[in-house]
Formats: sequence, structure tokens, C-alpha cells
Amino acid sequence: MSFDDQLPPKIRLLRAAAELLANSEGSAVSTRQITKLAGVTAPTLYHHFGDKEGLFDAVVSAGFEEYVAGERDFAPSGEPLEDVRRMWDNHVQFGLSQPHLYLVMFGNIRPESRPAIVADAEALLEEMLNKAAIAGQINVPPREAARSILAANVGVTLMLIAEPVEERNLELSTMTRDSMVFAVSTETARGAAAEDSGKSSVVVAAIALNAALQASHSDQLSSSELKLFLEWLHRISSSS
Amino acid sequence: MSFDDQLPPKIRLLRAAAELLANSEGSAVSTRQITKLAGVTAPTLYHHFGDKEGLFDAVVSAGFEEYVAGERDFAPSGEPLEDVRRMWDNHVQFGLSQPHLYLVMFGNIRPESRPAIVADAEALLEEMLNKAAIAGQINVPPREAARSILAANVGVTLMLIAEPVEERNLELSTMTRDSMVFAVSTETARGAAAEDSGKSSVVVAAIALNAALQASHSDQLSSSELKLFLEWLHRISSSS
DNA sequence: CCACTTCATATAGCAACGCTATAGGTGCTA
DNA sequence: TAGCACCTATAGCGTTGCTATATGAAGTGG
Repeated sequence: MSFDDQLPPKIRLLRAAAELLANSEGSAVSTRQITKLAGVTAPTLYHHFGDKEGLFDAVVSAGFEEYVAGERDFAPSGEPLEDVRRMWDNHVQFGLSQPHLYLVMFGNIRPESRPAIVADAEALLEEMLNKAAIAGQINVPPREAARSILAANVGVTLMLIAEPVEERNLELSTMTRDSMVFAVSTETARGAAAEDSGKSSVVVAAIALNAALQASHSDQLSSSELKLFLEWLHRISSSS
Repeated sequence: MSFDDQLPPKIRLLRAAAELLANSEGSAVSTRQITKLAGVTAPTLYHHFGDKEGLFDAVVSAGFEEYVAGERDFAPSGEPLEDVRRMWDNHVQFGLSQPHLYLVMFGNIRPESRPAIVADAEALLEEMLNKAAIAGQINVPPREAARSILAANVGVTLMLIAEPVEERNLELSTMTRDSMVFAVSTETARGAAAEDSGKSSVVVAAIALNAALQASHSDQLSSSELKLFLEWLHRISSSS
């Protein structure tokens, strides 16, 4: 019951809270569960942490410090924007591996209780984007870029957490990540105009696809599939 | 005390909950406050709404319906991507004008209680992006684009809510918005210099055709042919 | 006109919650 | 040994979400 004896109660409380937060499936975690698992009584909790949220903040800080530490060890790949992408993935991974902790951190933030964690995460991203800026790789001030990317990162992570585990599609994350990094970077010639594709009917689209397919030798379909596919395309596109 | 007499209790509960949610500064809203303000007793609430979350969902739905209604009246500007931007701004505006409602909707979503609202918002965006796809303006399937944009939109809105009102900088929103729309659109010659220029036009054409086909119920193909055709289209358009 | 069901609301209260007033125990310093 | 912090426990307050049960009103079939 009191799982970890002879450690100081403060640490036992932290561990008990972390364990319950990590394992509780959606339902809230009560102070009574925590104190029971830690083998202490209620006043001990309030003596050390002030209130329930104080305990959770402490747990979150510990978890986040750990995550940030692993982040820093592993950061410099030479390509700052690649590092930004990896920080994004790490953020998502952190949220998915400890969803309840994550929701405590980012899901319930309000103006009057904005956790320092958000600022920390922002600073970490900004630091990396600063390197990219020095290398002339971004076209937006690093602070704004960091805030923007972090916001999108949080949104994606929350969406993924909200999805049933078996339906989670990490492509949402990589796609949004690349969109954000791309939009912020100077990697591309943004001003160049594309071909005018103003027409919008089925026929026009089918003709365009038909031409494009024949020109590019797509290997997504086998040759027999392609033949039938093109025949159908022809039927569609010749039906005005 | 019971502020709106002679209305049905169900509606009085909805209004009381909405008012308390809108005015409560961060602190939680209790069922007792709600029922007292509505002038009814507890079982009435549970008879009509099941539980507290059911009430909140109903309030949120009502508020969201209102927001969606104003959205639809005002939508077709002829330029789908511009409409997407305006939907983004409306989303942010909704979150900032009713932050507690918004947090109930998007801040606490968990796998087992994912509100239908998220799906609704996604569908609304997807509908608009579908128009863009038909016009050949996006290079990503509309559903994925909608999920991605919505995720970023939610993240930005939560970040803005978390900031003190006087520090709120809407530039975070416009910048992230434009980044997402830009990354998804074909407005630019993204791949022109890269190796995949031919393939990317196939992808764009396939996406446009897919959207157009589903919108127009073409009868050029039988339903079984259409099914297979769409599956191939999906394979082409989801190849990266 | 009366039983009968159905729906909607109220009385009263349970178990669990976050939290605290108060007191007792422990180890240190004088 | 006395005094003093510090830490922890006993016991319980007020509030929470929710419900077992009962009562009233409204319609329906005989």
C-alpha cells in the first residue's frame, strides 16, 4: 500500500501523484488516492505543496525537466530546422506518453495560472530558431516563430490525445510540423507563381490528371491497374 | 434569484449555466450554483442532461451552433482559401469571447469523451477546403488539411486564452493561420525546383478530381467501379 | 368520471472531494 | 533539560456531483 517506505514523504507524494496521473484513465485523481498511496495523511500534502495544484505543478515540472534534459543532450545536429522538427516530435511524444500530465500542463491553462512550463518550452524552441535565424534560414523573428510553432504543436498534441489510441494518426503531426517549419523557413522561392488552375469541373480535373499521370510514370498503380484507371478517366473526361 | 421565470426549466438551466460559465473567472462552476440561479433543484438537471458534462455539452453546442450559423450566412466569398482564413479568425474570436466555454470544449478533451463539436468544426473546415480542392488550390487531401489546420487553430486559441488580456497579440493568430494556409495551398511553386515537380502536379490533380467526383455524383461509373476508382485516387493522392 | 400510465419536479441525503484547525511527536540548539 | 522549529496525524468542516424515493401534473382508455 504505502509503496516506497523510508523515503521522505515529500518524495513519496511526488511519486505517488506521478504514478496515479500516469495510470488514471481519464478520471480525475484525488488527494485522498495520492496520500493513501504515498502512505501519508492529508496535512502532509498541504504542508509541502500548498494545495493540489501545487503538487501537480511539482510533478509536471519534474517530468518536464526530465524531458527537457533529454532534449538538450541530443540536440545539435548541425541543421537547426531539423532540430526544430525533432523538438516538435519530442513534444508530441511527451504528450502522448503522459497524456494526463500533459493535459494538466497545456489543457487547462488560464490567464491567472499560466505555468512557467509554457514559457520554458517556448524559450527552448526560440533558442533553436535563433540558430536558424543566424544561418539565414528563417524569414520571421525567432520569438514569433517559436510562439507560432509551439501553439501549433500544442494543438496537434491535444488533438492526438483526444483521439482513441487505435485511431491515432501521427501523420497529422508530421504534416502540421512540416507546414509550420516550411512556412517559416526561407528554403523555398515563395513568390514564383504556379500554373493557373482556375477551372474546376470534373472534366478538367480528369484531363489534368490524365495528362499528369502519363507524363510522370507514377508507380502507385500497377500497369494493369493504370490501364483501367486511364480508361475510366477517359470515360469521365469525354462525357462533357 | 430564479432569473427567468415561466420558461421551461430545461431552458432556464441552459441559460443559467451559460451565464455562469461566461462570468466565472477561472473558478469552477458547480451544479448547485446553476440550479440555484435557474430556480430548480438538482434532479431536474440530471433528468434533462444526464450529468454535469451533459449540461455543459448542451451549452457548448448551443453556443457553437450560433457561431456556426453566423459562419454559414457569411461564408461564400468566391475564394475558398480566403473563407478558410475567415473561419480561422472566427474560431479564435469565438474562443476569446467565451474562454470558459472554449476551454470546456477544447481544453479538456479526452479519448473517452471527445465532444462532437470537434468533429463538427472539422467538417465545416473540410467542406470549405473541399471547394478549394475542386478549384485545384490545395495540395493535400481536404480531410487531412482540415484536421491539421483545426489543430493549429485550437492551439493558437488556447495560447491566446492563456495570456493576460492586455498582452494578447493577435499577430500570433494571423501568422500561424497564414503559415498553415500557405503550406497547404498550391499558390506557390513549391516543388518546381525540386525533383518531384511532375508528381506533385499528379497529386494536385488527383486531389481535385477526388473532391470533384464526390461533390458531383457523376454517373459515368458504376458504384463498384467508382469505389475502386476512388481507392486508386486515394493511393495516388496520399503518396508523398 | 375514474383508474392508469408517463413525464417532470422536489425532498432528503450519500459518498467523495479539497482543505484546515488543532495538537502531538521528533530532533536540534542552548 | 528547556525551548524551538519542523513535520506529521486526528478529526472534521463545507462543498461537490449525483441519486433513491416520493409527489404532483398531464394525458389516455375504459
